[in-house]
Amino acid sequence: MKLPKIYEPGLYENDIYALWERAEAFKPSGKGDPYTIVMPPPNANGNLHIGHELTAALEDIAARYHRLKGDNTLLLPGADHAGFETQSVYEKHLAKEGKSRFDFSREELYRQIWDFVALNRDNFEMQMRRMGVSCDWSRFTFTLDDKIVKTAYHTFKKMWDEGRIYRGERLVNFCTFHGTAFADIEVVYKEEKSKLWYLKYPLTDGSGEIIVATTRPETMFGDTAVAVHPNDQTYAKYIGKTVKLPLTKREIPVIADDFVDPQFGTGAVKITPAHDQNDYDAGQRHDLPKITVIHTDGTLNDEVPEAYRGMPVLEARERVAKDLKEQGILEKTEDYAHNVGHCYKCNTVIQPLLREQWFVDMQPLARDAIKVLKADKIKFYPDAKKDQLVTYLEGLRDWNISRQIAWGIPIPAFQNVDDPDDWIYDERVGEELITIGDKTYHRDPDVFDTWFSSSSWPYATLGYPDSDDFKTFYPTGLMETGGEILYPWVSRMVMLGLYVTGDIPFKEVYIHGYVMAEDGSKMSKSVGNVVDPLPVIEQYGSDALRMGIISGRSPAVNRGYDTRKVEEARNFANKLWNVARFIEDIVGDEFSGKGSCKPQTAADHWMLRELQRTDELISSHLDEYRFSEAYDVLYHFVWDDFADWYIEASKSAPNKALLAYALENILKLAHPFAPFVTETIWQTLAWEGNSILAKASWPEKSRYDDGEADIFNEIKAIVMETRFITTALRVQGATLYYTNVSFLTDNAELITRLARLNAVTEVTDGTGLYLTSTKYRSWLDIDADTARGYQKQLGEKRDAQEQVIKRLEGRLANKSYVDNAPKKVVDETKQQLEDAKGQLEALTKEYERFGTE
RNA sequence: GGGUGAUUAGCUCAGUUGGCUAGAGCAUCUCGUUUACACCGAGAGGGUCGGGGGUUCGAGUCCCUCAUCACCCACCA
Repeated sequence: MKLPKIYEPGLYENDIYALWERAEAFKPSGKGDPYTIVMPPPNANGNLHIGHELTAALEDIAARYHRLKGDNTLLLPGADHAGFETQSVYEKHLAKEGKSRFDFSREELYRQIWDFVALNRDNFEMQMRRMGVSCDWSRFTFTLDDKIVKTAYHTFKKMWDEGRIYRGERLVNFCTFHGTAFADIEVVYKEEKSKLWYLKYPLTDGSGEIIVATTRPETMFGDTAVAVHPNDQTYAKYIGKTVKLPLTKREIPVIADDFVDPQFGTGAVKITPAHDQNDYDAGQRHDLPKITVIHTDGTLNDEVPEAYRGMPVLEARERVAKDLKEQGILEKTEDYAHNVGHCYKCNTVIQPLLREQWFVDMQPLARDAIKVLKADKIKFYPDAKKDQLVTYLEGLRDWNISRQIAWGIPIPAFQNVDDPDDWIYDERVGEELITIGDKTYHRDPDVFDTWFSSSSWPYATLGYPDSDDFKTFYPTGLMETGGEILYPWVSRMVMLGLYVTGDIPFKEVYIHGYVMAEDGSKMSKSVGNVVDPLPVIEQYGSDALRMGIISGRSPAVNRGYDTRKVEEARNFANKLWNVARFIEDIVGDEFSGKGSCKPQTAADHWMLRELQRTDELISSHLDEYRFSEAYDVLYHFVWDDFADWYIEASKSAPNKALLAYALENILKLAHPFAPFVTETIWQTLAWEGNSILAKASWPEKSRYDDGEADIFNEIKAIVMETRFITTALRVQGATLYYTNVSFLTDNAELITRLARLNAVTEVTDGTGLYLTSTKYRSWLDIDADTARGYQKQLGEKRDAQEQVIKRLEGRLANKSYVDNAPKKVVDETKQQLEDAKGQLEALTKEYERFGTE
């Protein structure tokens, strides 16, 4: 079969993927050691972006590599319902039609979002295929699938029974726009310019006043104390007294608490337990009442004087300040910049509000997780992420797992309609009311935080607890993910994995960096600098995008998307294509098999040695997830060693069987990095019949003779020096003379061709320009006048060589170096010195032959 | 305020536990249509590895310090 000159990926990729699927190439083989990657499920609500390409590429390279190595490899795909994320996307969609979530019941909204997501799922699966992901589609899991919900319920029940879960009124981060609470980690703090208001709170007994500084005057209606530092002399006399709250005349105590900073503001602070975390904590310590004054929609409620009711927070703030000023309560205002929490999705200011929510007691879970992390049970790439995770776990607070949205897994808890403290666990979440005996229970309308259910992902997808998959593939091998979900997800998978299964969920964690825009800035839809992978795949090919995106990338380091890398990779795919074209042409269609694959020439031995070296390097890099380094090794072996030297050399003495052998092994080594083009080529190999590269096995060890391989390095040196000289002097068609070197006799034709010479001829005594890069005696027959033009280069080379010798001699003269450095290093230095001296001698002799300037 | 990472060629970045004359791709310059490939081949130029100090026989690599940048965590009213 004759291949076209240029590899056009678009002509083959879809057929190749279909071929793999038909052959069930991505199903675990059932043989070998298990190697599992449960893919982090992308959100099912939109298009995949270039970041998904990176993550898919890394996971797929690891999976294909392990599959070829003979491991029982499972790459398990999935999609995430992404609770709040998806609902807010859908709400934007509704807004375009002039609707909002309030137009529908929760059940109706859930159904609509389900359909909306279903539409996108086909799209998403198509994109994964275009990226060449070798996942087992038959095991595809959606985060709302039964087995995931069941596992979430199982976990919730277990925690419930063991008292790891409690329902409590706590301050939660509440978005008044979205109407839901968030975890701490979902709140984004931004610096905002504001004011500090100084308010006079008069003592009830008329003995004076205390001035408090606040950024939120509107919350004063919820104040239940004024706090000062216990050692602050200014206020010592007021502690235990009460002040009268302006506007409402409510009396509140003056308390002492050492969380107050005497240096800040006036050293006195108003305490609003229902609307500030620090105040809440202080309130707990002093047993203060908690008065909520802000409604979940962000307006003031009926706890405040009538004039302010229904007013949005910001408006109320201005109004309160104005009224206080008029009444002479406002001492002064100062400009002030501070950090304010915002909704990460809509940027609304987060209100700390008191809500009844389900909380998970994190202390014991975190403690167990820290234990396994510190014992290095899970290997992290890069390693530093492990310590960061430990630090995070050490400061972990209890986890609010309730969300007030429709799109999610309903919490299987019901409340006795007659007894608010009577909660029961029940999975009949399809019903709003259930009766048990003579009691009626009302379903908790909330759903789980997405991370609660997705933290069971590694074992829930495998069918915990009884399935064969779970028994075979758990704990999984690699968890490959981005740094942004190290805390919310990776940490929780470790904790819940340990808690539920008693074992770690994965043995290795690889954290990738982000793909930034080409200018290094963050990609974002609103800026419009997001790179869509599909057009890139259309233009350059899936392999090119894959290799281009992993090339030069280190774990956990953000780097810009670089078209040049993709072009480079496209060219590399084309190089592979043309290597195959050449070899298939030489080998011919009638070639029947590897047959007697014996190295004949020095080049053959050398190539096999490089191939073997490449195999070992790629393996050791990929074993440690150094994707970029592995790709780099492959690239340079194929291009520099194999194509530029071996193929060129083989034109003098083609070894058909060996060329076929080399091509086959190159395709195997390259397959994880360029699955499409390598499989496309494989399918054209007449001698391979109907086999499939994706199901093949990693190369066997190559055998070669070191001495023969060394000879080819000698040939290379002679060729390179000859090229350098003839280019510098612009001479063509020179002859290489040599005396009594058998390998030059054997390879005369080869050297003639590679170095563009007229001939390589044995003589008894040479004339012309003596070659200095080899210890074998050889000359280029360049006439003395022309050769003189080379004197300058010779001089430079001589000077450089003298420097090298000086440095090496200095090193060896240093007694502590010889004594302390490893013997291997010292021996190397000695050998280098010897070589350098030999070269210097030749250079000097040659240089002086031209006389002094 | 605390933490992490980065700073290496014109650009984007490698450089695995300290050990050859610090590398790659792209860009630049000079040649070249040699029947696998111009998405090509041959050759060349280009870096005192952010500044300073230290440890060591030896530092791009380890330590201290300064500078600049990025990100993460906490959030004092």
